[in-house]
Amino acid sequence: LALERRSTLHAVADRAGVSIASVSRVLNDLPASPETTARVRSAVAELGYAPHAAARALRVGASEQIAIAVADVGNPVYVQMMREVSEVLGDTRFRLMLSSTGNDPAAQIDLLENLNRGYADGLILIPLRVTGELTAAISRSRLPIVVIGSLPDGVDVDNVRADSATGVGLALDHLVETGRTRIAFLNGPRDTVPGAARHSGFVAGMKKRKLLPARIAEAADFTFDAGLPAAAAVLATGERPDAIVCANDLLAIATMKVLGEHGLSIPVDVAVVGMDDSDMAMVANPSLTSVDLGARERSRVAAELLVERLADPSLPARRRVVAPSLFVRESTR
Amino acid sequence: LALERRSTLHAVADRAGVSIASVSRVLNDLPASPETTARVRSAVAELGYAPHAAARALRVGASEQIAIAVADVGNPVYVQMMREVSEVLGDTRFRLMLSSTGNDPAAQIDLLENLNRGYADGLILIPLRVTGELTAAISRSRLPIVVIGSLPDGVDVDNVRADSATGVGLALDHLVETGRTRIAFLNGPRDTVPGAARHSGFVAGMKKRKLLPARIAEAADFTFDAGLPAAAAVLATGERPDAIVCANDLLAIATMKVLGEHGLSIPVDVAVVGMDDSDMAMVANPSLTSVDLGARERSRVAAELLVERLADPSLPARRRVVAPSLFVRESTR
DNA sequence: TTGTACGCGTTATCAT
DNA sequence: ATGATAACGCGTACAA
Repeated sequence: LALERRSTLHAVADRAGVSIASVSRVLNDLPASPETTARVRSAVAELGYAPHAAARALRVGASEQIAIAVADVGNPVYVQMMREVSEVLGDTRFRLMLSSTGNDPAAQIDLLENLNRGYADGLILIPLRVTGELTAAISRSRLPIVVIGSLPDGVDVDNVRADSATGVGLALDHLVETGRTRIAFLNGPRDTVPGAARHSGFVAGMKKRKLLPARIAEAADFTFDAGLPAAAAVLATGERPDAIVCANDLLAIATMKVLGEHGLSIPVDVAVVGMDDSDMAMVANPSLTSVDLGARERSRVAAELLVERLADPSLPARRRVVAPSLFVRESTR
Repeated sequence: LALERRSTLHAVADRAGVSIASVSRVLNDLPASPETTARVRSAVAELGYAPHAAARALRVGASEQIAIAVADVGNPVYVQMMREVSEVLGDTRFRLMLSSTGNDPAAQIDLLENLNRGYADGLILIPLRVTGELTAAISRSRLPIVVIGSLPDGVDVDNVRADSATGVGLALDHLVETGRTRIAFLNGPRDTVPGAARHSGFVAGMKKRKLLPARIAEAADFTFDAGLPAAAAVLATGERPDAIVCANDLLAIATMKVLGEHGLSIPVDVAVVGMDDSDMAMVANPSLTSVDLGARERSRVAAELLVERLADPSLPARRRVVAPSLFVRESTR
């Protein structure tokens, strides 16, 4: 437990018999004679010196940290996204800071205000609900933000979004091709970003294919627990659907559970499609056909956009749309 | 996109007509007259001032950040743990930095060296494999570390561990009570911290209960994909077990999948028990009986230990053992 | 090529 | 109670 102090530029300079400026230059790959370079390098190695992050941040005006704000650290799709971002940043000088804001929009705004403190150079924001106050806070922000998820027009910020309509369309085409006609939709809350997009995607997709929705239900949340009663509601009344499209994988797995309790077989009696293609889809039994709305790619692109902007702040605001794809598994075969 | 600069103490001081020292005092709740306090507070509000994190960190010698290093951001049990830590830290002045080190022990050591840079005040480390080099790096570290998971004796560091033996015992007692006698064990790699602990827990537990293990198999990894062939191996030869204890939930779910493919019914033909009690256990179909080895509590305790130590570095190294519990669900009923 | 010296924005010490 | 000022450790403009 020896509390030896960190070594500083001065210590290295003394040891190498040069000035701190020379040490700094060597470390930052600025011109220096081979002689000094060598002396400095060995002094650095002997002392185990590493520049102090705060001092460096203060001097260069950048923290070399990127913050990511997600609604729920527990949701598998956010987990995928964090993993992806963390991988992209691994190749850069940036470190990743995690801010779990919960569902609370106030907490997200709070976070935005706090970024003024300079502990991050940029933010990847994945809001569940987009309020006027949030977009206002985004516009007001001094530092670069990339928002993952749809935004109202006119918010001048880098943005990466999914194409839910096309994604739902992939699911519908697949279901129709495999002979399903009475297709129900189990959504999450419609006042959320994904809830709104997936709802309108479903409605438009059904209309385009001249199908009549068997039923549309809305779970209170994008969770397994909330999915159970909502799935039961889908089955409670009217003609039984022969397929149920669910707004995420957790809802789909809840649906499969409820179908099982009703003695219905998947996919023979009812086909089930999830969205997000999270780990749960592969792991489910039967394995779950799922629309991959590009969560991994969206987060990867978001991280790249942010790193680019930090290198060149003059870039105009960009918008990227990531194409969906469908992974067909046992639940619809 | 107005690039207005951050406001500083000086700006606030000018606006309030006082010195920067007074502003600092007001902000840090040091004695100041009501008059100055008021002037400063309103200036702060008008300018939207917030102290610069790096400057503060440089001056006070602390970053107010805590790093967490996990082997795989994707594993649901680590996700649980991050969520828990992030919640504990939410009530403190500390922010959370995420370092996904992968399985690579070298990367973890790298991380430890890099903490010298002062971008974190403490570390929560959850190593999958503990090598001599890792424990050496831990002992060498200048800043406080809390390790989650078992460690060799003599590493003088705060440590929170599970009680795998007791946990496995809970599962065995439950299986025996419900009439199972031919109990197999599907482990992950035995050269990992959890793999070693769970193996010896199983062997000791079986012996104590005078049971003969039906079979012990070892998956190449704690993942669903690695679980599939390993579960098949358990069923391939010898008398069929009537219960399979799995070293985590992902392996258990893989086992259930394979059992289904063999036309075996759960729990009638074979009972299945998982470990970690992750979200997947509730969500599985049939829902999975799982040994909760206290992942949530371990991470909560770890975060609290670290915060305590940062408040009082003179504390002796502490060791906490978190008690397991069993959640009985459909897979063994 | 190298060294000296300043400033980044805070907090804390010391006078007043 | 308040203000001037010194440090924290680094990067760099400037001088040599």
